[in-house]
Amino acid sequence: MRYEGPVRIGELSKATGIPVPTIKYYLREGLLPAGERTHANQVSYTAEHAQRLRLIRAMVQVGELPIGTVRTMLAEVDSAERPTDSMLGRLSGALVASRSPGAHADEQELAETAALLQRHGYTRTDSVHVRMIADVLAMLHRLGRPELVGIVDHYADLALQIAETDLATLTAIEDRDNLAESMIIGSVLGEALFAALRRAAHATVSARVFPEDKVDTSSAS
Amino acid sequence: MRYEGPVRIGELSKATGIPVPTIKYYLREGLLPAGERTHANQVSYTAEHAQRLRLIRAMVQVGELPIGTVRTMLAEVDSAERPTDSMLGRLSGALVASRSPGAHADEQELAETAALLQRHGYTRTDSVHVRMIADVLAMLHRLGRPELVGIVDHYADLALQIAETDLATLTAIEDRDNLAESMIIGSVLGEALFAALRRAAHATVSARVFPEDKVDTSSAS
DNA sequence: CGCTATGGATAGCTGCGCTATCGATATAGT
DNA sequence: ACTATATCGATAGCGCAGCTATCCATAGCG
Repeated sequence: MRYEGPVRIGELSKATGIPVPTIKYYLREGLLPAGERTHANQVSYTAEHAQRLRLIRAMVQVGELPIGTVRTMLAEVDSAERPTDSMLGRLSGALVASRSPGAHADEQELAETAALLQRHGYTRTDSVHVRMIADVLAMLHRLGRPELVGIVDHYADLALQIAETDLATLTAIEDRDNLAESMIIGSVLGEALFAALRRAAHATVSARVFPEDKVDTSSAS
Repeated sequence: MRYEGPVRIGELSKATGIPVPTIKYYLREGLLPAGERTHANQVSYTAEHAQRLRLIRAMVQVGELPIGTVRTMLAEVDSAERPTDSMLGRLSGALVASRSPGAHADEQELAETAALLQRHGYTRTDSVHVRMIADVLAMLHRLGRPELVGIVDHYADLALQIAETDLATLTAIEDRDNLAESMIIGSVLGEALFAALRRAAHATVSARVFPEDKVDTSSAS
């Protein structure tokens, strides 16, 4: 194979499909670590930079995360030499922080939500997550749909199963170095993946439940 | 009970906490139907307008949907006289449309995804949903994590269970008039609710899976 | 030696979700 | 009745986020 000189920003751009100005922007924002400077005015990047760029794009485009959240999560995996329990906790905490609250549950609703989660086997009833869940439940009440709150019981059990699956997949990964990155990918893409599957499942199940409807194979673009 | 005059925009604002200019904006954007005009220059609103406003806020703040998607979904429930299977399909189609693709799966990946879904019991392998799922899987490959693709099998089964729960809850609702609205609420808030539960579950399960500070790093490079 | 690409800095642009202002009415309070 | 406040509808503007474009001195490349 031919010798390749230092990888510069243009090749990074070609390899990832991301425009050069955008890569510069990510560098400025601290999402992409600076490359190794070969001369006073030249920098060379590595394959890891390309990988990091793909990860950023996945988080931004699929996960729809704001830049600040992406930075927080990436800083997390960069700072820790070794992925731990608390790291996954901090990652999902950053994820939750990127979602706007909307309705604010009061203290009682918060306590009830925490109790509900504990009943379902949740041990880490971290404030951020409980708050988010309680806020959604409070919103259901505000919308005059208290009967929909009941779904949380079934959801809670299924979410635990999902998490079991995710963790089993993560621990099966040999490459411990990239485990932290896999945590991000699993969290962010997994969320998008499950949401899409849930929507598809709604279509399938509702076709069974609403029999009066003749099936309209909507292949609308 | 005291007689109350026509409800005007100010009272709507007080009842919902939404600023008057924002309500005017939603009117302009066609999210909120126009009120009944009492005089050439006066309009009166109803309690349904307040409810609609709360729904809009839930979709925008909790669901983080763009205004255009909110309009599409609300137009759907307004146009149909009776909620049907295809209506839920169109609603979730609009939801999916609000998410950016990112990576584009090719034809083969699309077909494989459709086959996978059918294997799991999905009958309505609508193009939009399959496309979205295939795109996420393609992104996993691009990120060099093909082993994470395996989670889709378990996710697919659990998503069907979620959908069963959702539809059971929906069909248990007495009030058929507001069923369409409940579909939106269930779709949008349900998605946010489950995502939050999943993150909370990650914290709980990872506490079990990662023995406290005892991760073996002996083979770290 | 000229051409393109690069690095680094700074400024600008686009789209979205609101806000603010305005003038002509309408209603409310006294 | 009369003044103060609110409303309607239209139009313009603001603030933020995520890029994108421009500049210029320097580096590499043939």
